[in-house]
Amino acid sequence: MSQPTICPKFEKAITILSQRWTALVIYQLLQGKQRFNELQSSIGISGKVLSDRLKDLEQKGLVKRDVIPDTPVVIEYSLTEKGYSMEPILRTIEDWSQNWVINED
Amino acid sequence: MSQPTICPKFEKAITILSQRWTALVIYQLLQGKQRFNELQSSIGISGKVLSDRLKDLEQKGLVKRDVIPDTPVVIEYSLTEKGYSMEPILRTIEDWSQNWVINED
DNA sequence: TCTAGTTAGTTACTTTATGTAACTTAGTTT
DNA sequence: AAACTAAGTTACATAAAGTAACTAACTAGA
Repeated sequence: MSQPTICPKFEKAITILSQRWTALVIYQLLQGKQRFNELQSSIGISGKVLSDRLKDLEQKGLVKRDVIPDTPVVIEYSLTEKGYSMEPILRTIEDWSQNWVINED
Repeated sequence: MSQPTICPKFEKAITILSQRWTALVIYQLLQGKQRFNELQSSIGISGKVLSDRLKDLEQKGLVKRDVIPDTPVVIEYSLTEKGYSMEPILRTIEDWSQNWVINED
């Protein structure tokens, strides 16, 4: 007696998005390439978790890590095409938040 | 030197959605009202966490809990208007997953 | 040159969140 | 009475996040 199980592709998408910080990292990168410390301070995430997330997103093909051989070396993170393809999701969340989230500061 | 901080309403929306299981619970309830055990078995979540999530979503005004005084009592969970207002988000994720998630079973 | 500062992380340790499985309460079927 | 179902709860184990200090390689300042 199993209910029609949820689509595995959908579940996978949800798994990505419901990992803490992931959506915010992608959202920040929609603004363009950024460096580790920029992400860290704009999102307010610890170095450890940011490092984990970036590795994870890179491995999933959503984020690209570029080493720019300046001196000193600069490391830039940016979205891949797949990463950018999530923009509509983030925009829909943005819209929803404007209409339904109450400010309570 | 703080980057233009992320909109608090958006962050709040992300906080809701990036809590593990929350999006799946809402997604299931888009199909209509359901009982505790139905949700549990269709989502594959433990009773403890489902119970936590439902309380949380109720408190946030996304889910409604109705006690139907049959004998024995039946408890039905359903989305509020605010809950249903998240449908576009879930549909956008659904679309994305169909186009970008690879099946690897 | 010695000191302090920056970038991009990593490590060790603590706290919080989730998972597992057994238990409960009330009513129900056999 | 014995076993079952619904809707949870409890206690305990494991995993994920947070915190803060540390590192390596370079740089700017006194």
